[in-house]
Amino acid sequence: MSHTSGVRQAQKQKTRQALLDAALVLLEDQSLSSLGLREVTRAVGVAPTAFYRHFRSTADLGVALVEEALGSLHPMIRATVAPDEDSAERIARAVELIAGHVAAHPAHVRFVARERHGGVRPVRDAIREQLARFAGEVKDELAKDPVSRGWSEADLLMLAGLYVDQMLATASLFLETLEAPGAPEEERRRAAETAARQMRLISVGRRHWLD
Amino acid sequence: MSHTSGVRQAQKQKTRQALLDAALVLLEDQSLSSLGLREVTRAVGVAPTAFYRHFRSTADLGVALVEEALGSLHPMIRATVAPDEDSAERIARAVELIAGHVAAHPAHVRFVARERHGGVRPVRDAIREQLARFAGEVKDELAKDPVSRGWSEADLLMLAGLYVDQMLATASLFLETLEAPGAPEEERRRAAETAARQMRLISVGRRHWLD
DNA sequence: TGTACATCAGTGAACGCGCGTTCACTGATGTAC
DNA sequence: TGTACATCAGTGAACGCGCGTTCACTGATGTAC
Repeated sequence: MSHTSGVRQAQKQKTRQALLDAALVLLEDQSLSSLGLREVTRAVGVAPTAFYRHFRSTADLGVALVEEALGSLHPMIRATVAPDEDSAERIARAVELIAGHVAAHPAHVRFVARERHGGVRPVRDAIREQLARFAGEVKDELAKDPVSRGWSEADLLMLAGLYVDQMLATASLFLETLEAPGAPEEERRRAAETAARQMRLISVGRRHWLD
Repeated sequence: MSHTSGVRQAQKQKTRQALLDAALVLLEDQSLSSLGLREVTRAVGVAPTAFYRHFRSTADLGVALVEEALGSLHPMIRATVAPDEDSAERIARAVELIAGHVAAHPAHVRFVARERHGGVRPVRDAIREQLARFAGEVKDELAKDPVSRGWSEADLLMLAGLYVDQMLATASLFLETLEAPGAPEEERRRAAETAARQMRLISVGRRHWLD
């Protein structure tokens, strides 16, 4: 049996994480399909061949990045759409949560937005799978809400998909404000305002869906 | 003065178009940031150096592809959101129009979806500019509709942005059905159904926005 | 605790290959008279 | 219409460079007794 916490394992894990971190930085101004294995190892300071001890290819590394970027986000998503006394409050909270996440992890958000429709199939598939899980979880939360009384499964899933897309679009909008010219705080405020209005409109549509 | 219709100009135009067409094919399974100039010229059957007679770089070619993919779409967008007696009919028409466009120009749609958040700045900017124009035009059409009486400019633009994003998301959904496993016709039907429901929900939100 | 052997993360040299870009060129097309 | 010259889209050789992958290796860590 192999220990999972020996010095050797720890060091290996550290190098692996360094490769992921370096890749994420390099991916800020290029797509995964043009990321070179040698670029990544050079940035970390290890030999090119060390890469193969951790990943089969850059596509494989990309799949690991998807897990890193989205894997731990499920609790946050659930909280974002959980039923609330006050709908306006929930929307404000959701927008703030997204803004905070983008500010804290811009490179992860950019990676997901970029590779969702990117040129590397396994990575696209991994992102699609995670987003489908999000949609399923959002659907569960929506179903708990009294507002959803009488909704069909198909309608719940349709709305869940709309919410997930909208959250990603909002995250992507915040991302753009980070690299926009001019006053960033003003840009950010306007993005938050637009995002909140859009969610409000979807919310209104939801309340009157069965009219 | 230089003729614009001489044999020489016509031949040059033909080569340029061949480069654009070949690039679009190559971009079906990679991103622009990894597209090589030599790949493109090889596919066309001209010398690598011929590329420079038409484009400064592959990024430059990408900007030309954006114009080709979106430049002629403005009339279609306007028609899609133009006021209609029957809202259900307008939605069905819009979904069919999008489905038809994706079926007719899948590579162009994929290119835009992919490079909208891709690794090449000038191309991202060109796409953002085109989408902003779409949003402005959609806003104009929405403003004509009696349903929009009493709406602020900001709200109209917010809704226009939501529509543009939704159209792109729908196009992207149809695109996925083209490469999905299993019965493609069934997939397509379900995508159309989901897209129509989502547009319907936005439509409901719109009608009750000022309640 | 000490010893002998096994494991395996990271190394470094070597490979063949395709890349973007430069340069002087060619020869068909265009223009002036 | 014919001739002499200019233009310029496409050529082909050459360049230096970084790429992904292979291979046998080293030496620190882990394991058995």
